[in-house]
Amino acid sequence: MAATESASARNARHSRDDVAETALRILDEYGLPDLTMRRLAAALDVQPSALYWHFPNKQTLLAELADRIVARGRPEATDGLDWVQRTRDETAALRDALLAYRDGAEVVSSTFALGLGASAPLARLTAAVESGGFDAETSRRAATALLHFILGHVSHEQQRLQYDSLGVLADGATPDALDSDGEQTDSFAFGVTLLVEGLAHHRVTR
Amino acid sequence: MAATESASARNARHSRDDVAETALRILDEYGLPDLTMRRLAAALDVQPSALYWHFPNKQTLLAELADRIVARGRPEATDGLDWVQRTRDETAALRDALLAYRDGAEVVSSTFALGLGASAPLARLTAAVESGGFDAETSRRAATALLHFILGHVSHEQQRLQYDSLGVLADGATPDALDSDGEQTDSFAFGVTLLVEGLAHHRVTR
DNA sequence: ACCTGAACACCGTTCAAGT
DNA sequence: ACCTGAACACCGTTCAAGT
Repeated sequence: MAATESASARNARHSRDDVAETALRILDEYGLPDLTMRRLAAALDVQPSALYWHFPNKQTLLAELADRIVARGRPEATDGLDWVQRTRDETAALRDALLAYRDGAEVVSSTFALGLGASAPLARLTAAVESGGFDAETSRRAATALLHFILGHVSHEQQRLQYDSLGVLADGATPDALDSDGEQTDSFAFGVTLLVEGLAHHRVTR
Repeated sequence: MAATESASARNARHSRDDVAETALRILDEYGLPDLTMRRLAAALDVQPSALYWHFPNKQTLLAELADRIVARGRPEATDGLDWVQRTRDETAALRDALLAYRDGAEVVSSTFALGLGASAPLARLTAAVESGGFDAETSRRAATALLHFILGHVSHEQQRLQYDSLGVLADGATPDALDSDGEQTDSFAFGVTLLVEGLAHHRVTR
């Protein structure tokens, strides 16, 4: 609870890295709506204006956070695997990375939509698909489809986590009793399967 | 340019419908970031507090806008078509509906994530898939995957439109020269194809 | 190299009171 | 039934100046 202040330096002079790490902590503890420049400044014992020496604006800060969130989304081993397994591993690793920070998917998808940060996951997914022998254009499109599905699914998932914990879930948000954590994972895997099998079939019929 | 004021009533007394329609006009003309409660009130020649008689908060207003945007997303004829064509038609109609309003995809996806509005497109997509003989759970999951892809793709597309018109496109946002309008449509169709073919193949192997 | 102080131009929301 | 007036508690960003 008091971690936000106690873990940060008491008397100014911060690096760009300090600022980003503190922002990530606020994001994870309080969520994206509470990650304001003023609140971040307070956590660093600094005036809001000081942040603008490190980052030109909030959007750039968020892009940096997106890059950091996504940086840990790498599968353990990729060599020796066929393209299907490689692609599955990449999607699972990315999902885990997004889930590791509160509102992680929203941060990444908002900066991805602007073409700012988070280009790493698209590159990794594209490479995984391309390893199956698909041409560059097809691979990029398939990777984009995978990425949109992942971001949409995990955003949805994290919003529900938040609203569940607040006890303010809207009517019909959880239509049946099957929506446990396991069901979420299966639902995620199912979407990935559709895209991957669609891609495999796409090659066969062409 | 002067349309925002001239088209709205000059002397107060508005209905909930007036408020929503004026909000849609501001959204379409100036975009989501400029759709503020204060600005909406000004366009209606009313104090900001007056809006809270019609809607309990901004989130509810946005959910109403999402429902209206999505309401026009219905294909011309659905009967006599096989499930593949029906599903394709639904996705195309939804895409068109989202593109009809500036930032339409963002409005819909933000309220969809909260489980608030925009349940109609999920229902329509689920029905289209279900017409192929898939069980309810499979259909709902496939429809969710389609919806995530559509919302992600169109959000991306609309952000680019906005940044293009501002001339502030980030480096690498348009990797090659192929990103014309036609390429966007093809890229959209490709993603839908992957999901639909994946679904068809999923039944065959089970 | 990094921060302060002070300001500018905004936000969403509440609530008593008016007609 | 629908709106005003006034306030509360905030925002992101700029910029001259300090050390």
